[in-house]
Amino acid sequence: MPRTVKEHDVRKKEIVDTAERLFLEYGYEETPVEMIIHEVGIAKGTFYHYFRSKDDLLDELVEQLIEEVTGNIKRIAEESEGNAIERIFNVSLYFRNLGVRKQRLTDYLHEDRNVHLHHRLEKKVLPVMAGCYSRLIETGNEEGIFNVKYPYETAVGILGAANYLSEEHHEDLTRHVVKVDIYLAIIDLMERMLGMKEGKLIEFMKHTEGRE
Amino acid sequence: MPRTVKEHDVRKKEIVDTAERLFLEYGYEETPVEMIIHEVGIAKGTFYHYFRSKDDLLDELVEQLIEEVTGNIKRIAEESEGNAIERIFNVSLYFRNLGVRKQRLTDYLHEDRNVHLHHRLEKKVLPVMAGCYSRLIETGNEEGIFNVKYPYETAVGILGAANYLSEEHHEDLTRHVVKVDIYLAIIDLMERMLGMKEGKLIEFMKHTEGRE
Amino acid sequence: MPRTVKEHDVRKKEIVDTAERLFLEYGYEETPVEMIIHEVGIAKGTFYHYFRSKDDLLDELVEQLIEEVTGNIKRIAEESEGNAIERIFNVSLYFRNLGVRKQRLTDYLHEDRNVHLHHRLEKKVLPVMAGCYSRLIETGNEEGIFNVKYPYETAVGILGAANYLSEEHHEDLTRHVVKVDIYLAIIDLMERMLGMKEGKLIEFMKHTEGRE
Amino acid sequence: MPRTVKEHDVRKKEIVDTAERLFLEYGYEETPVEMIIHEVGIAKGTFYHYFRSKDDLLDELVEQLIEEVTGNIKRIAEESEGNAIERIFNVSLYFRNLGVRKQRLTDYLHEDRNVHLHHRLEKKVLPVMAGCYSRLIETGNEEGIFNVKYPYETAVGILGAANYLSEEHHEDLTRHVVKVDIYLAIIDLMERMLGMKEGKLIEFMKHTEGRE
DNA sequence: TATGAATGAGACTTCATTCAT
DNA sequence: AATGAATGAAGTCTCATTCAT
Repeated sequence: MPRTVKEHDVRKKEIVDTAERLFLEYGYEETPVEMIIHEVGIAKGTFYHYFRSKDDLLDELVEQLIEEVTGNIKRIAEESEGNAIERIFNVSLYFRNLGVRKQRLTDYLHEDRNVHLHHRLEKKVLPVMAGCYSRLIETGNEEGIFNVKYPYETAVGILGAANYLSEEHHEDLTRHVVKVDIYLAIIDLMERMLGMKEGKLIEFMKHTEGRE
Repeated sequence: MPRTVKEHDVRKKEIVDTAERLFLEYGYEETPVEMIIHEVGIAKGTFYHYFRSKDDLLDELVEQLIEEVTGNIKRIAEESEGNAIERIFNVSLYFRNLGVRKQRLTDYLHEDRNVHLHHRLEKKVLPVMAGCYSRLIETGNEEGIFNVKYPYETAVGILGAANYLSEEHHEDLTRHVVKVDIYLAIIDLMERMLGMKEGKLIEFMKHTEGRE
Repeated sequence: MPRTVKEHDVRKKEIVDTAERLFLEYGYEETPVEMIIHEVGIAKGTFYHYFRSKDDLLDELVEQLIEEVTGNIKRIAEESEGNAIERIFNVSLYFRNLGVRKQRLTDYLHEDRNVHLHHRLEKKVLPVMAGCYSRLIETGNEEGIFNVKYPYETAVGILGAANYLSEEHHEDLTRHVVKVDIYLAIIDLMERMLGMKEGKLIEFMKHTEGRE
Repeated sequence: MPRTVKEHDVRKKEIVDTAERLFLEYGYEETPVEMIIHEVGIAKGTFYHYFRSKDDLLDELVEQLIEEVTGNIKRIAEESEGNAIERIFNVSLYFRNLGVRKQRLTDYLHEDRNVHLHHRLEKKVLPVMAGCYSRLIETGNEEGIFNVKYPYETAVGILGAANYLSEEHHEDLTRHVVKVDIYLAIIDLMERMLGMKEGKLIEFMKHTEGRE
């Protein structure tokens, strides 16, 4: 009954943050609005003052994650040192290590209960990632290290190949089967798609391996 | 109130088929069990005789689709004539043209409301497709037309690249933006991933273009 | 957003009047505060400057109606010409013809949605009416036209009998059933309660009939 | 989460009974549906399976009370021994002593928070009571103890007079003011309305006084 | 097997009221 | 005084699932 009044954005962020935590812990469908508001300490009506629906909250959450992530991606792509290879590597590295609650975001998203989040996030992040990769590929073309005909499409292709391989990877882990080191495979495929000389990328990777 | 008794499998198929139609039209979440049973003309309880849950029905539906699809895929991969390229092409073609209710299944699956179906289907079909592609790649390697280091991973990579590009394509279509012909891009990328000589695949495709 | 400042009582009356109109049209419960303020053209907060609660507004409204009505009742009871019968008749007449929005207030109050208003109004008006009647009855006793043992109680009894008969009347009208002319019945009962000679009151009424 | 299945009418009565208890304790408006279901031990959805709305529940409750009460009233009116006076007396007595939770129902209903219940109950019980009284009055007319011109209207009038006097009485009690013994007044008024000889009814009452 | 009313979970809506500006 | 976004209370609806018959 005691009323706590907070600034719009503060309270909103509070709700979104709590939802993020709970969605990742229990999954979107398995997290009742009831649970969120209880955790935040607000009433039903308050929730629906800020969000049209539970689904709308997911949108906002995705939006917030996107904002946070895409900003970094772009910055890394544009500001990090080195040639195109190095920059793509840095972006990938950032993305792969992106974590929530001590676990990699990408691992989280591959869990079945997070389809909703995964799907929406992917839909929004993909164009940004693809844009970055595309520009870097063009740079690489100019630098003479890459030889790519369709930069944007190749960017999308690389992301698709890498993601599917990661997903397969997750499946394998779930089934406790591990085949080839998928990172080697991804590198091999990138090399091919980027039109690099064979072994060039692997060589580069070995240099930076320690940094991870 | 009149009670219709049917053979178990007949009735089950009837439910699954109706569900398929409704899920694709309205989406999984937006199709109440109520709607399905009303359409089929059975009672609530009857539904739960056949399926443990609505989710279970989705599983069965996916299973049924899988059975139908993977059988064909394997057959096409193994029995169709020609070299590895031709066979991969045939499999892809079959998959791409797979339709429901006068529309391509793949188009359907990319609609937002079908995340559930998409996710589960992909998870099950991918290994089968990848297996086929993988074997064909090995054949191609042996035939000397391909030069692939990690056949299975490359198979997954090709599927990922192709799917992401299709999805991007769908998004573009939704936004009424059309860029490069993605089919050309996909072919270019496959050529590279399969380690073929540049232009070799495109050349081949042109020959068979009319058949589609 | 433009801010209109008005004198306290003017604004207050404006709100009460609007509320009266809306309460009678939609009923107390079915009239959101939102509706009232929208109609008046003020903000939520402003409403709560003038009234502690929606319920408080109802009180004020009742108070205002009471003030308006009881003043007239007392005046008619005390100042109107003629003997006790005539005066009671005049008071009743005034009350019965009291109208809101072209309809009799008493008719309005008998509608289901106006329980709140009815109840509170009755509770406040009854003592005033009973007081008037009671004094008039005593006068009549002195004048020798009435012969009443418990003036105040008889006053209340007359009001009760008359009201219940009117309510029954309303119900009958709703069900499109009309039985005996209730006015004749009310007059008969008053005659008895007031200890008049049979037919005396009816006779009197006939004289003044035209005035109504 | 454990499910308790009960027969429709059993469960329904359970809800209505609980509601009756709570409504009378806290008042209709001050009893949330939440409270009712918590007390009964059922879920929201279950409640709305049985009742279209909280208001609908009130209707059912009234219906149930009516059924219970009107049956008795009619029986007493028709089966109890003695002449018309005695019977009317018995009905009144039954009604006046009708209790809920150790308190007289009529006292309960006069509490402000029970307007809803009061209003609806009165609306439904009145016709029944009036019907009984009306028939008894006709009997009394025939027996020569009464001399009533409009039996039904007089019945309604008696009920109105008696109720208003009781209400006034309640108000007085609340304000700790006690005036004339209202029972004497009511008897006096009934005597007059029923066209009895003065003092006849009081005399009769004195005989039966002890029985109460 | 078939039925559908009964049940529980939870999304969503409406609305009175408060409070920082 | 005036404003209206913010808040909490509570009503209602939709839907998956269970169970007695």
